[in-house]
Amino acid sequence: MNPLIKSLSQSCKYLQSLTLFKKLLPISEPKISTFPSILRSYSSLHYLVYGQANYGYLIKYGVFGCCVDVRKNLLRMYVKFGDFHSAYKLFDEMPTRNNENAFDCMMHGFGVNQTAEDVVDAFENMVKFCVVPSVHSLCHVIKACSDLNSIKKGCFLHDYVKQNGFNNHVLVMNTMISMYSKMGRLDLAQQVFDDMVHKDIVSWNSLITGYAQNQNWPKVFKLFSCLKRVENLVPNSVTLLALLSCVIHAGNGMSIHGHLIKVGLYSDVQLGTAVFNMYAKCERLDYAEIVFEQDLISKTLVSWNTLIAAYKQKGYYQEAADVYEQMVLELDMKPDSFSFANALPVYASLRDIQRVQSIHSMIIKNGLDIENDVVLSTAMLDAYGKCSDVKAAEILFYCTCYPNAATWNALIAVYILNDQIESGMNLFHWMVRSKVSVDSITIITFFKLCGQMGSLKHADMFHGFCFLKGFSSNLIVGNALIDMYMRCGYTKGAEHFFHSMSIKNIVTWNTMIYGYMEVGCSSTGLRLFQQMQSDTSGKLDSITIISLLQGSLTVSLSYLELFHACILKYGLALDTQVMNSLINSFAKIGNLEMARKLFMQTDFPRDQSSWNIMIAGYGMNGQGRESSKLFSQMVVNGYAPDAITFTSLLSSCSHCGLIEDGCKFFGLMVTKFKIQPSLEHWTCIIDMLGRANSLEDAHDMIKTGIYQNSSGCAPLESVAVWGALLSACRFNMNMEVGEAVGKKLSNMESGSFKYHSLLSNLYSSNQKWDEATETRKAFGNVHVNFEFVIDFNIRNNGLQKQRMQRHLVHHCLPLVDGRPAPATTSA
DNA sequence: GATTAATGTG
Repeated sequence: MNPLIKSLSQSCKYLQSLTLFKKLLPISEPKISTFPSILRSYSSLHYLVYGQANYGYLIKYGVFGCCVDVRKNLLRMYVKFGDFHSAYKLFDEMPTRNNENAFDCMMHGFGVNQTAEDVVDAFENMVKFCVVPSVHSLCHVIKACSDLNSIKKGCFLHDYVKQNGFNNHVLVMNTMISMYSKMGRLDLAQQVFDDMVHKDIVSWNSLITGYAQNQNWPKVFKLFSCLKRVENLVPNSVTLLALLSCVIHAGNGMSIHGHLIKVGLYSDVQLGTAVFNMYAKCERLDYAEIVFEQDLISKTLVSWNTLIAAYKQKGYYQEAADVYEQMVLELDMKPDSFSFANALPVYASLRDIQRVQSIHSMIIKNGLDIENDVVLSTAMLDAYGKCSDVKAAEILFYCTCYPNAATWNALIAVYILNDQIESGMNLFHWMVRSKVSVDSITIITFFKLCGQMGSLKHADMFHGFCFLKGFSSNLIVGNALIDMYMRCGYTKGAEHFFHSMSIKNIVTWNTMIYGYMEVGCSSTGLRLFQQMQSDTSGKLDSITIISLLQGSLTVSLSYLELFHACILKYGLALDTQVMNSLINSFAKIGNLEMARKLFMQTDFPRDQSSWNIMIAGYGMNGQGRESSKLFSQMVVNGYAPDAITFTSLLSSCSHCGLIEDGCKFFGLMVTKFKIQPSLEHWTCIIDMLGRANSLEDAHDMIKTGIYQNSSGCAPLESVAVWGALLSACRFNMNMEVGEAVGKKLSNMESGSFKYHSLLSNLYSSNQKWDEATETRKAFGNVHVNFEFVIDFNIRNNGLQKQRMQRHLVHHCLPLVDGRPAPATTSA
């Protein structure tokens, strides 16, 4: 039984080991060697009373003098419970304590699982006992104090050190410098350093590292040059490590790299990792890779973690994921919280929920305390949120013991991403009420929230708040502000802020251009693009081009040719997203020949969207048969069609009147490819049936859809679906059904603007002028192109919802002083 | 005495 008790305790099954022990007691006397395990179990389960009972046993068996392990475990237990009297009593009874004084013994009594708080508490108790610690123990306490980040306790320790004559001990004072540095109190650290009579290299390193960690780089270099002049002291690996962390330009880093090789320090793994990290941070991933693969002969966990972080930061998510998997599987390295916090955003960006879940279970298996590790829980929360598991993200938020601004920001962002605007707003208000310190990222996140809502009232209010808090000079905040105003349709506000910005980057310009294109001001967008070219001496990137192409509905062929030339000039022809946009644009303006030519180019890295875009392109140009052919070709080429493929196909069939093909594809989608029909699919099929003069079938389809969807998530009882039916009524001039559907729509949602316009047109087509005027009047001033744009958007996948909202804001609300008037005047 | 981590703009 004895070995079993021992092994149960070793595998952390404390309760089982104690139960077994209690069973053993009446039967036979326990072996002495079992006691350490028993004590460990008691201690872990906080059973002090039982522990004391065993203390009696220990005396009975006279094992104190001969079993060091038993004594240590018992002492550890007492210290853990803060029972210093018992601890001292036990200490007094110890026959062999020659080399250890009481304090050290108590300090050693702490097992690895003790917290910094326990150490400092124990120290304070020791002081009450007037026991003088050894230098070694004192340093142990100072370190614990810096972990606690309590300046009050730190100063208390400092006073103690001074009063008890430790201020001439280099070791103690060095630890003191390090403690103050970690607390960010470089003033106090510098004071300790200045007061020291004898300094060694560690004293210098502690201060230099402190300044480096607090990013006071001029001070680091100044101290370094002073150090070089001190006799008998030579900078060592720690000094150079601090120096490397300050390097911003690869050129400077390279000279340190060279120096390390010269003095023979380069074989140090930590330094090697730091050199590699330096190159990665200085935008020289190519050098970093060489250092990692060729120079770092023995790679540590930190080296691997750093490589993952480097790839992640540069947006090479697949590479980062590959490295992570290589690290976990091939090298049998045990990933730590850093590895997980690095890997999680990678899988979040790849939207790989299975990996995210498996990391979560690994975190639990490895016994990492996620609830107390804010960074880890925030990363976990964000990853679940990005993979659309909002519930899991919420649970993580509520389980985090000390959420910080990042945790709050992350959950608000999750709500935004998953279209839960109201929850985002509520959480933001709660955050402010909870007095969590708001940072620049909170502001950016909130701007995004306002942009999604299109609420100028909130936007304006928060602009003021942001200004007051002093965040408005932050470039990223400014960019987010422009984007928000653009999304609220307030182009004047965006322009005003744009011109007031002293520093702009490519994102600033892109945001303005994108904004103009989105609200349909393509000529202003194009003008700004020309200005951008002259102001930034020809800077542009893939997003610039994609933004410009967004508005290609009203952009002429000559502009598309210009953009194509830009793409070739800036080497963007191999960028799949850029090329997809260009193909889409050529298709939209009816130049199928060019679209096809680009699509067929041999070196073009086609992806799933490329096929989808081309299928839709044929459809919108009336070549439904070609769409079907391309679909078969796509399958032959090994692509599994997705939901968007079928949206493209169905809208193509609808547009070309290929009702049988449409029904065939709809069936294929559900049965063969197991794709649950989305709102878009239903809208397409209803539109298709309606246009083919089967209004009854279309109506039935809506009912079928509602029935089939009753357990699903998409609300089919939606304006889009009824809108499709209304659109079909207009197409068929069916006044009777159209009027009924129009009435239904008018009771449904405040945002159903476009359908009132359809109804109005239906009245006009049937020469019912009075009704037409009434309908139009009731819903405001509809822009001439508006209906056309919306109609177009319905039959083109993807962007509809947001774009429609923006068009609503921009074109349909009457303007007062250049801003949209409150919604009440139009509804 | 020391290297690595989370949230955010187009």
